Amino acid sequence: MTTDVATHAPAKAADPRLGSWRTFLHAHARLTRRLDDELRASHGLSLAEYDALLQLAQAPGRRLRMSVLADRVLLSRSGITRLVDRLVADGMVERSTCTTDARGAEASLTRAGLDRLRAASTTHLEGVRRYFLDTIAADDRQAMERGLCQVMDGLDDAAPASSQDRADA
Amino acid sequence: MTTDVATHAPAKAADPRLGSWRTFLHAHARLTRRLDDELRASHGLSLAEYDALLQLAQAPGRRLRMSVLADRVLLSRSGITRLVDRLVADGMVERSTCTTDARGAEASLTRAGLDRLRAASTTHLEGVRRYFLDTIAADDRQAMERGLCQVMDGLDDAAPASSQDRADA
DNA sequence: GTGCGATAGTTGTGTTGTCAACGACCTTCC
DNA sequence: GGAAGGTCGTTGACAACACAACTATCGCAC
Repeated sequence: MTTDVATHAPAKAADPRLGSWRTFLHAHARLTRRLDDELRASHGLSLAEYDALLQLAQAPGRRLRMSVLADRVLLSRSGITRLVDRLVADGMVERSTCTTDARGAEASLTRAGLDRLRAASTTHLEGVRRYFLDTIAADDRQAMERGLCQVMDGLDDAAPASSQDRADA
Repeated sequence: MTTDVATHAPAKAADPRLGSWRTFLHAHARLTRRLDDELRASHGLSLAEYDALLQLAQAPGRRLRMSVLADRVLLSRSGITRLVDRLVADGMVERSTCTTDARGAEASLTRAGLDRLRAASTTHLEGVRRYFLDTIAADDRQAMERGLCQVMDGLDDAAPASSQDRADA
């Protein structure tokens, strides 16, 4: 019944595929830590902040509803509020109320934010290429992407009931 | 020179491989969130706590030096102190000073901790299999593992100078 | 054996995230 | 047109982590 835990008794053989899972976790942890460190050191931006600026820059009009931004940056609604707070305090983003829906707020990229992003993107993309894209063989990378897309599809299917939030999309 | 950022000008074509990177980040975020939620809901354990218990269970004598545990669970030294604090408070782990090195502390798994781990492992491993191992084709999974191992090797090589801590393995 | 740099773990403090509760607003249906 | 119920974003309270500073101990040169 127990599966992986070392038992004093004979001990069941663990699923040999579990090494892949551990590799996945470790690679992600170390990779994001390294990239985050580099980005902070050279441009004073966290990975999440960089990502938010990037999403805004790519959006039409360089502006996005808070909730849309939250989804793209993988943050909760309250998390995006606070992230945008910081970016506004640093002059990289401006907040405005949505014209078509008075409940809503929009974040828009300022000139300073765009400049900051441009500068940072050089460093960041170089890191992503060096540590990730250029390191993995092309077909391995494609296999990985294929596999992980299926993982995400699987997560969508087995939607966890409904918590009003972040359930799908 | 700018690479990915949407420019008003012609806009450089972004590296097409960048989608793989984003997929990697999203898959990890959603996967760990799902597994963490499930583990908390069914057994009141976080992923980090589960991992710590597992590492202890697999260690000889079911005990480990704090710093070794920190490395395996991918936590800082202070992070592991506090995590073990919580586990001790819950009676799953005991702390003892190391006999051979009076500076050192050891964490050892209690009977209750082992039982808790065993119960949780059923749930957790089922999740890992369902969402990850069984979802990805075997050869894709192996390709991914191969690629990510190379990523980690690459990170080791380009060691970030030296910060005394967590630099290598 | 004594002094000194390195190492182990803990603690104070700050950062960044979550969840639950809230107010403001939209929508729909009567 | 006005109540009922949903959605949007913010806030308060809190959890979990990192870093830096600290204490205690080790190991070694001398």
